[in-house]
Amino acid sequence: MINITFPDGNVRQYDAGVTGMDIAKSLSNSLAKKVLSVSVNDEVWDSMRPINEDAAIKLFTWNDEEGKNTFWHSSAHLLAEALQNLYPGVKFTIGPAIEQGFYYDIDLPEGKSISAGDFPKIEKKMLELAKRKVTFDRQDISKADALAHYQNVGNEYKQELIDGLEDGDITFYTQGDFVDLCKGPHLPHSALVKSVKLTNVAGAYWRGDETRPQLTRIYGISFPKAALLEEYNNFVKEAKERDHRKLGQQLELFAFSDRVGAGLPLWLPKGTKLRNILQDFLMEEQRKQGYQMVMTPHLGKKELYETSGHYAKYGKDSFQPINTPKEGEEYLLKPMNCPHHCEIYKCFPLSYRDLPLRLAEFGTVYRYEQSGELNGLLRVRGFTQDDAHLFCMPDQLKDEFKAVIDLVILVFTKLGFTDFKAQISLRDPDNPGKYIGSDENWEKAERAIMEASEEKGLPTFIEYGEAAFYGPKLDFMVKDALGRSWQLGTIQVDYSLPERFKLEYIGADNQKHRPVMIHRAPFGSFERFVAVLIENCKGNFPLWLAPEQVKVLPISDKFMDYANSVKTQLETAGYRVSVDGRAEKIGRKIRDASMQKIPFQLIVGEKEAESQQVSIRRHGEGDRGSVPMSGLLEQLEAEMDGVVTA
RNA sequence: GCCGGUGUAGCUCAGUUGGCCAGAGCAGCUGAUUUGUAAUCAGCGGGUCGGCGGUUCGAAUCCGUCCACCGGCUCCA
Repeated sequence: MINITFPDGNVRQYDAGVTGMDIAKSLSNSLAKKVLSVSVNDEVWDSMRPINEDAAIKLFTWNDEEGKNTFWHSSAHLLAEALQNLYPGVKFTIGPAIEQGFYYDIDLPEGKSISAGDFPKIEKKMLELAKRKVTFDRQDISKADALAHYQNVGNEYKQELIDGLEDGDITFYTQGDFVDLCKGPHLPHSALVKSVKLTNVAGAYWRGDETRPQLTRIYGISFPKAALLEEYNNFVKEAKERDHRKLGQQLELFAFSDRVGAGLPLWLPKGTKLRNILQDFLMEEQRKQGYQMVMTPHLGKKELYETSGHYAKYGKDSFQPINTPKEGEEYLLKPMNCPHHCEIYKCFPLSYRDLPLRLAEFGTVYRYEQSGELNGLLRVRGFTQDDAHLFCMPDQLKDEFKAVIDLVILVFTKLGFTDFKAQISLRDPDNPGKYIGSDENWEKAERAIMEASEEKGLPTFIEYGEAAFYGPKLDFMVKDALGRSWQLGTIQVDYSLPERFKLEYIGADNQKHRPVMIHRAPFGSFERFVAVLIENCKGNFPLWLAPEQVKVLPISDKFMDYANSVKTQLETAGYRVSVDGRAEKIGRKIRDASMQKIPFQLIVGEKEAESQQVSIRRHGEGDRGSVPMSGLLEQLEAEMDGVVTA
């Protein structure tokens, strides 16, 4: 007999060799039907795998992340089996579960390709295979046998994977006729997979390395109930409606032009309004915290970037130098504002009494992004950062850093980004050549970030290899409508640039010292921030941000005078307001204002004009009834502090 | 940059296997309508079918190439 400990601390005895599924059945049959996998001492296992020793177990269903992972991983195997059927000669590589579904990377036989048009037949085959209700059988296999198997079938990818595994730690899984190198775990049987949708097909390099073969990656998602697929389809539809590219066009916020160039956004009047309001908001917060605004040009001499290290690092992959026609000097579009700000620092004879020096600029930078990378406002080639550089003494670093964390969180909270993730971006330990600066300085910088975050009680996670080339970062990540994570706010500690630019201040000891630098941008860039903001609020901006806050809709042109007087009163009170004076019916005016997502629509006709009232229609809510101007101003006032909601 | 897909009027989209002057709705313009909580009616204008080259008696449709966009990969100062 062995002791099985449950999550609630209860212990029960079972025969050795009992499976997770047996245990589930002993608790309840209805539970057993839902179990997808189990964890045994915190390791996720097949529910059909025998447990031979005392263990703590948890049962996972569709409601657990582990359960979903198991479900999707098994679905990936069904996808592979279907492809093996339909595309003889296909080579399999890896097929993991991901956040939303799964994928399988395959190498198709010469001359074959798969496109979305092939999905229906693959999906059909997968469901057919699932219905057989076969089990996923686990089998230990020696390294030699595993290699022999894949030499036999001629799959060099699996051989390479096996090369990296320990003998005695290798397992195959078999379902039906399909055998795959896999550490599991898998579902109790295939028929749990009730609906399948392949979502897209893409190229993916083997092992993520662009010098290696490009494989075909097929993405999919699957569900234990058909109704859940419906839900997923609705989510996808909803995401399309939130897409900032669609809303940006519909609400006339920004545009792109082939003639201007890819990745170079044009901000239309309404988008510019929105952006300027965001800028004013941040400028005011920064003023309160002792920042000073500066301005610098959009380009600088090549030597500037040689000093900063940018040129050596990115010069050849960037927009190429611009030459002066007579002197032949080389200038580069600026990829970052920091070199310019370092030069501003040097304009002053600074003492320790002057620090921290906080220089802020809404600086437009230009970076060459590969054509395939461009994406609406999320990834562009010219963008404006809400940049600032804080120059401080080493012992001021942590307090400054913490104040910036507060500022970023203030901004995010105000704009409704509540489910951001704070990522500590460190060096790639396998690729030290990517970075500048001494190990000692990197360690100091990394420690400063971790300590400041911890003292702020900020929950963080670490990503290696995501640091900037000159220093580690604390990045604030927010998801777009499709669930993709984007870096918005960022705070970076930098010991290198002050050294490279030989920045100094006079200390209390009358000696020269080197300052430390913090790079920070709470929004990151206006472009990306606005993109994510649009998707988060679906274009329904809070009143203080709405490019057009109020639209007055007269019932007919008899009431134009009154409508205009309402407009004037609101303008005097500082609101952005216009009148729809077209010879259209009121229903039409409401519709058009609603399509433009105007927060306050004021209907004025005979009744309102006589009683000096307005009939309020709040977008997203409906008719609020008639109130006098004072009542309207109260309602507007009450919403001006509101945060973004969707 | 790589893989796959897409590109027809300002917007959303039709255009069967290549074949009459390339269509619709919305938007726009003109006129009529003076309107009460999500589309008033009528008339009119608008497109080198993404660009260039080719195949063909004939190309929006087939082929090549370039550009842009979409989804990924790689990259990301």
